[in-house]
Amino acid sequence: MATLNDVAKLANVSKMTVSRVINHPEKVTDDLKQLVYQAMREIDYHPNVAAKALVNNSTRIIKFCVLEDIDTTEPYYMNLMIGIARALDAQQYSLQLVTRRNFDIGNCDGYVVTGMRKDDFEWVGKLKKPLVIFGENRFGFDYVDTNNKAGTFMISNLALKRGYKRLIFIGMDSRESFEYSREAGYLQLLQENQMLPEIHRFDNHSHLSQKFVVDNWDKFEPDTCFICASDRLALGAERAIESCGGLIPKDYGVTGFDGVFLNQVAFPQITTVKQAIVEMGMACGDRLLDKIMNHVDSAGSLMFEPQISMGGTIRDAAK
Amino acid sequence: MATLNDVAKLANVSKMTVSRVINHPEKVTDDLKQLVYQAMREIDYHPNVAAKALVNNSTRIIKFCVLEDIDTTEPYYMNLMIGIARALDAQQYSLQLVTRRNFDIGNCDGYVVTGMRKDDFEWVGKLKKPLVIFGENRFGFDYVDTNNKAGTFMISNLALKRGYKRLIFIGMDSRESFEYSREAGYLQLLQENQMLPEIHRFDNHSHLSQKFVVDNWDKFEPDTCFICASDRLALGAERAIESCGGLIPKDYGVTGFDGVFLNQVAFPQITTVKQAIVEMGMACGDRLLDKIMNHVDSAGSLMFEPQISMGGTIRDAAK
DNA sequence: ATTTTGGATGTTACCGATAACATTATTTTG
DNA sequence: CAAAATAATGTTATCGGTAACATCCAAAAT
Repeated sequence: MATLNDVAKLANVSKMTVSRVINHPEKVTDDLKQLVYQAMREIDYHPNVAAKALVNNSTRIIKFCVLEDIDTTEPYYMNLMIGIARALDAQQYSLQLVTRRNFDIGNCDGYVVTGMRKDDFEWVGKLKKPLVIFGENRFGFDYVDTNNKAGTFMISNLALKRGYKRLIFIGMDSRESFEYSREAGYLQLLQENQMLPEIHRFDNHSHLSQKFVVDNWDKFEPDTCFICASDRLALGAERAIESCGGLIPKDYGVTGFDGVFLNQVAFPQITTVKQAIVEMGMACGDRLLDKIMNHVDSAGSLMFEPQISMGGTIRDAAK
Repeated sequence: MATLNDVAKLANVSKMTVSRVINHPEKVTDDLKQLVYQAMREIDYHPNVAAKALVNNSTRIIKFCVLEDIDTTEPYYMNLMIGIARALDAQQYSLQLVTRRNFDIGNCDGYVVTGMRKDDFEWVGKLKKPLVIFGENRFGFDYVDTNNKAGTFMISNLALKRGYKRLIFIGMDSRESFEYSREAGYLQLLQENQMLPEIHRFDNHSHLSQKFVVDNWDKFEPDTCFICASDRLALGAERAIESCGGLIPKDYGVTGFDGVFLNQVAFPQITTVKQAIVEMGMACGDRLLDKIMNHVDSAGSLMFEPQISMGGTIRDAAK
C-alpha cells in the first residue's frame, strides 16, 4: 500500500505538504496541490486509518448497540445498520455491532444505540462518548426517528377519507415513547373529527391481535378499520377478518406501521406507514460523526416524515 | 487510557517486557510476569488497537458483505452478524458491514461474504485477503453452513413417521447450491422409501406457494404433507390449506426451513428446520481469524447439523 | 579458572500519520 | 531600502505498540 511518503517522493515535496493537502488544503499553493493530487492518483493513495487513529487518539470505530432482544426483531435493524455503515464508510469510520453482553470490549469514538426501554436510559446516560439514539425518547438524548404521531394521524385520516366509519386502534402494550406518539396521532385525528377513540393494547404478536378480533367479531360492524401500531398486529387483524369471513378492504380496513418486511408475507399487502429506514440510519451516522468531529455536545434531534405505503387493506375510494 | 509505558513504569520493567508478557509470555520469567499482570490490573490496561494495527500493517477490520438484496432479507443476517461480531470482539477485531456499493472503500484484513449467487463467484475469487463464505458452494471456497441435505431429510422423515402418505416438496426456484442440497435430502428420503417425488418450485414468496396450493387444492387428498424449502413458502402453504378448509396438522402437514423469524407471525407455528445461526456466525469469525493469524490458505468448510423445531403443523403421532 | 552458550531483559528503530516548531521566501511597511 | 510581518514549505517529535538487535549474567563446557 502506498503511503504518505511515497506520494511525497513522487511529487517531490515533504510528507507534511501532502498531509496538508489532505487536511488543510487552503494552506498549500495550487501548483503544489496539483502535483500532489496527481501523485496520489498515480499510485492510488489511501490514507492508513490505523496511523490516523493513533495520532488523533481515536479508534475510528462506532459501536452500534441494539438493546432489544434481536431474536424478536424485524429486518428493520439490518436496514438501519446499512444506513449507518454507509454514512460512516464515507468518513473511513467503521461500525461495530455490539450487544449488552460485549458492550465494554474494546474502545470506540461514539455510539448509536437503539431498542431502548425506559429502564435503559440511566445506564446510557453514563456513557462518556458522543451518542445518537435511534428511536424517540423524552429524556433529552439526541435521537433520530420517524414522526410517529404524524404517521398514525395520516393513516387514520386516510381511513376516514376512504369512508370507514369506526376506527379502532390496536396498540402495543408498552409504555414507550413511540407507542404514546402513535396513539397520540390517532387520538388527535379522532378528536378533530369528534369521534370516540377505542384503544386496545397487546404485546406485539400477530396472534394476539388475531385472537382479539376473532373473539369480538360480532361487535365489529362493516365499515370498521383497525389502525394498528405495528405490521405484526396488522397482520393478525388481517388474518382474523379473513377467517371470520369479513371482506378486506370492502367492509373492513386494516393499517399497519413499519412497512419493511412483513408485507412480503402478507396477502393482501398491508396499507402501512412506511419508514425511510436506510435514510434514518444515514442520519444517525452523519449526526454522530458531526458531534465527534466538531466536539458538539448536543446536535438536536431529527424527525423523518413518514409515507403511506398503499397495500390492499384500505379501499381505493369511499364507497 | 493507560499505555504499555504506564504499565512498564509501574512494574518497573521496560515496555518490551510488558509487550512480551502479552505476546510471548513463555519468554518471560514467572516473577516478572506476575509483576506485570498485577500492574496491568491495577491501572486497567487495554492495548491500543490502532497502534497494534499500525505495527502489524493490519487494520483489525473484517468486512461483512451481504450480496443478496437486503430489503428482501430475513433477520437471519442480523443474527449471523451478532455471531461474527462476537467471535471478532474476543480478538479485538471489528466488523464492518459493506454492500457491493461501498465494498472497496477502506482497507481490511479479511472478508465474510454471504448471499452469493453463482455469478458472484468469479468476482469473489479475485479477492486477495482471507475469506470465509457463509452458505455452501461448490467452487472450493471455505464455507460455513447448515447441513441442508440432512435438514430436509430429517424433516421429511419425520413427516413420514407421523403418518403422512404423500410428501410434496415446494422449493425455491433458484439454481443455487443450498436449494439443490435441500431437494437432495427430500429426494433421498423418498428414494429410500420407494416413494414418488413431487417437486414444485417458486420464487421465495409466500403468496406464490399459497396460490399454488389453492389452485390445486382438489388434487391434495388428506395425509399430504408439504415439505417447503423455506419458512416463507411454508407460511403460504399453511394459509392456503386453512383458507381451503383443510385441517392442520390432522389432515395436512407443512414443514419449513429456517426457523428464525417468520414463526413469530405464523399461527400455528411452523414445524421447521432450525439453524444455529449465531453459532454459525461465530464459526465464520473464528475460522477467518484463524486463517488470518496463522496465514493458512484454506481452513476447510464446516457443516452444522440442523435441528427440528416443533411447531403445530405436523401432527404429534401417526393417526 | 576461563571461555562458551543461551536465556532473560533492555535499547533502538520503525510502522504512517500529524501537531508544533523552524526555516525560507515573499510581501508589506515605515 | 532595511526591517518586520506574513505566507509557504520543511524538520522534528510524537502517538503506542513490536521486531531486531544489543547487553547482561548465570550455567555449561573446556
